[in-house]
Amino acid sequence: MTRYLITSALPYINGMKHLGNLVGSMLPADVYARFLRLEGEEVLYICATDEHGTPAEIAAMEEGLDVKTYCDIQYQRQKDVYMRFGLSFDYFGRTSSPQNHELTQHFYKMLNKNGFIEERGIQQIYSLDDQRFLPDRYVTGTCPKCGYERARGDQCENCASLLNPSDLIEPKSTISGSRNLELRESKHLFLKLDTLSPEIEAWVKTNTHWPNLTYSVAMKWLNEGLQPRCITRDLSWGVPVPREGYENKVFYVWFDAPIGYVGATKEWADQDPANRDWKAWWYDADDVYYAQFMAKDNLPFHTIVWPATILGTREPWTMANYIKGFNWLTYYGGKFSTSQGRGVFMDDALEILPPDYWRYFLMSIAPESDDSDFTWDLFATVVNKDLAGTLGNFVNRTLKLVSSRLGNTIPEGGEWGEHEDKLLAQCKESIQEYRTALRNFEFRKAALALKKLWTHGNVYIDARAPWNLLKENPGEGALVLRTCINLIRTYAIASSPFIPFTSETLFDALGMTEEERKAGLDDALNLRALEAGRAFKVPPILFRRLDQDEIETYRRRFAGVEE
RNA sequence: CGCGGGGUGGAGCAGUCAGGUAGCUCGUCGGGCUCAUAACCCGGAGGUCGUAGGUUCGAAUCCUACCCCCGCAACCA
Repeated sequence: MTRYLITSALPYINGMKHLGNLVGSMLPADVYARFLRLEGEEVLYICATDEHGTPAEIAAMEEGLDVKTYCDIQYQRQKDVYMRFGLSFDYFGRTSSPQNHELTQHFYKMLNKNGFIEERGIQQIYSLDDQRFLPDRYVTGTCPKCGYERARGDQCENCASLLNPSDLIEPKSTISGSRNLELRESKHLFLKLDTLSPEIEAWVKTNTHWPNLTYSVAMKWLNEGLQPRCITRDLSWGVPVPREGYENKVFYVWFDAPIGYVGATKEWADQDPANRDWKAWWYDADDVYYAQFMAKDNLPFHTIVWPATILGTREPWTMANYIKGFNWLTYYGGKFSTSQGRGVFMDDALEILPPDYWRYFLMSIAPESDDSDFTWDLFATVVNKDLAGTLGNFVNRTLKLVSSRLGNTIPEGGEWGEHEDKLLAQCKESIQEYRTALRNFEFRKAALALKKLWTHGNVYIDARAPWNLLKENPGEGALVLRTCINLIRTYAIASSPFIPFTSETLFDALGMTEEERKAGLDDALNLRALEAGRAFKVPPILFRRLDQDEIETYRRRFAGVEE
């Protein structure tokens, strides 16, 4: 039977991630993983922090910590917020782990052995005062073309010219402000993407079923012609390069980051070696279907560079069967920005409202075909309408009605009839839509199908008006209410990939056992699963409404400051 | 002629691959219900599908040209 391996793009270690980072990789991967588990599939969902590189070193320095300590702290902080969002990783690892170091060196050795590595000299800016090489973007100066004073070494933001750091007039380090810079030449290793290009192209072309965005990005790179790509850096924080003359260098972060998917799986296995086999997922694993989730910036690495790395080893490592790429989530038309405090970050979000509000909202506007825009008005509309109005209200009106008229027990009486047949048929159709959408990685459609499923309850209860039936025909009223309570169970099961915490609340309210909670989507359609006589509780309001004043407060709070 | 994504009723989207006189959500207007979080349900109005040509019995869907918005351009998550 097919096993499902799922990975989401590795969040960089430095700093709290925002809602855009969440919706573009980890959240949809989580929904997908939870959905497949609900379908009874065997799933392994792996993620990790991407820890190497200059930004981490600099951030650590600014906080007066050594890099390792800095990363330890950031790792815990990130992991904590992901857990609170309900991201159900089977393992959340780190690219700085010994497992990843070992694997990265292995990949390099195989590539080298097979002739896909070449040595070249490159020139880099060295800052004497910082005592380090500076990546291009850490050098600023005056643009030679437009005179803009804060142009970066890779590009001028003002006139969009592409630059080299040596083009800048009066260049300085953004780290220390030092102008004491010089160009130094040193030897580095390059991965020969050009040689591997035909193989990569052949592989990409077997994947025409990928989303339009993913396939387009891959073909764009291939058509423009691949160049050898540098895989080493003059840094100390990273994976050491096992080669003579490279004692003071490490692999460049993008090289060891995707290997981190494998490394993290090995971390997972090493915690319980008797029962977990990392290699069964990654090596010679024909029965594994591997799905990757990421935002569009990562597509070139996952469609070109990482596959090239694998192909070059001549070993049977698991390659992606499906690559789901997302566009950007914008914030009022612009970018989320840490430095300007613009937009909502994951820790802020949880401070304001529980995770399910965000999970459902973000998936319902997932930037699948184009960039999506976050606005508080839209957020409030979706929360008030779908979560509070449709789902929350149905649960509340049903359970309160039964509780106040008949007590906290599922009522007995009445005969299943044509109304119930119709309701069941509608639910079946919506669940089928939901299932098909998720199997096809169409998250917006899935969210819409889920919402449709929630609507059937309100249509049914309105059509049947049990508040009247209880007076005119108590047995019939009991049937309707019993069916509505069962529908709540249906909702709890089916909605769990999107709103797992709410599902648990509903399971609790219905007094369901651990075993009963494991029901799958087909079983969820049994509207007679919970029988008369069972006790239930009326849970507190599931989702609260957001009013205009509150929205306005948030809008101001997260608007950011102009620099 | 740099590359890619997108242009469908007021807003956000589906439909475009396998052509057959346009669908969903929100908003809006009207009605219903009164169990429920001023929630819920039903109905109406509203679109020459970016522009101009072409193919076809017939095009949002195929072809050609052009316009507009967004992103990227290889040391940015």
